[in-house]
Amino acid sequence: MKTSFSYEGIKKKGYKVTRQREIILDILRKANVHLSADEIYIKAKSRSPGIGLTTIYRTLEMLYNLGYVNKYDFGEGRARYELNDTMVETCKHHHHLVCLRCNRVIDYTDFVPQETELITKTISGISRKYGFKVQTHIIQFYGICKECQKRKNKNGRL
Amino acid sequence: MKTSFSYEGIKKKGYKVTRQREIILDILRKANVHLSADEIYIKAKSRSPGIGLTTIYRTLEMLYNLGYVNKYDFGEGRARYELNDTMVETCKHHHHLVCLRCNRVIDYTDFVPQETELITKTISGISRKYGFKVQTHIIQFYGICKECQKRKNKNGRL
DNA sequence: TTGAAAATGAAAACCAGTTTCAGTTACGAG
DNA sequence: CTCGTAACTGAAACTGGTTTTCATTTTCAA
Repeated sequence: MKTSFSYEGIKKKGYKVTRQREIILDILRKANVHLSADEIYIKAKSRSPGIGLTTIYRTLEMLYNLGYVNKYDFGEGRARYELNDTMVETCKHHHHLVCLRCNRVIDYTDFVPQETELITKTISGISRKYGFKVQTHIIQFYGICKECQKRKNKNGRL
Repeated sequence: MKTSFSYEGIKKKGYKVTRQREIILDILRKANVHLSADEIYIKAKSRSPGIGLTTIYRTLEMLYNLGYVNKYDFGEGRARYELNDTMVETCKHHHHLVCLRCNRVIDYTDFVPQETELITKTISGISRKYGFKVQTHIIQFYGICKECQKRKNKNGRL
């Protein structure tokens, strides 16, 4: 099953499986939104009050380096994380629409069939031309969401 | 010419054209790499020693809000900026290859002809489905660059 | 069981970016 | 041209996310 798989992966790399890491991984597994380190901290704290924020950061970094979590910057001044699709089957590959005004993030999953093909082609082109070994990619669209378009902002700028 | 165009755009929005803003805009115009606020500060300081870091941040934010500069996060914990292609004709639309090991950023400009078409199609789909008005987009590929692939890292991790 | 390597938590440090505020500047109205 | 005011500026203090340090605890292979 998936659970033991991830732990095995962690062990195999020489990392130890600790109670804290199990909790953090479980929180990520159950989350269906992008969590910040602090949000994970709050959730983890309710299960294991002694846990430290430092551990959250260290674990997230480890998981990121292992390729088990994706790390995003949506322009809020802090990172957000989610389990990679290789870890959770419910988490389908997706991209993001980021609202420049309210910072809301919409997951975008409606790919035209061409996309996968084009990305695959691009990745192999990148490998050939630059010798660059692509692990992941992100595509983010920045703009103004539906709600913010209605709302006029006061100073007329932006 | 381009120069007066940008200044006019700034004036038109109710912002003032100051010596500091001219310097910062000029630095961005001459840069052919993505600069951090601090790097811009150093360069600006050599031309106008009195300039403050605060002003750099404020100007970059203004230019970003006006859509004159692009703001990127390459996972270093600080933002990097570059003039938008609408401002400088030499700065062609491009994407990035970010090396997860050495943080090097390679500009990627070799688009397959399909790409523009696909992106356009996707943007109109996003607009239709989510009512989201796309202003810009970024596509970034993360992986290991040629040089880092040769270099084996000590602990065998990563 | 055990010992060494790895992981932990608390506190302090770090650092990019923001806010505050008093003084300065741009620039359009007159 | 000059004047008034809204916009801008720089210094310093502050904020808040993330990292480092270090003494203690835990994991797990031998």
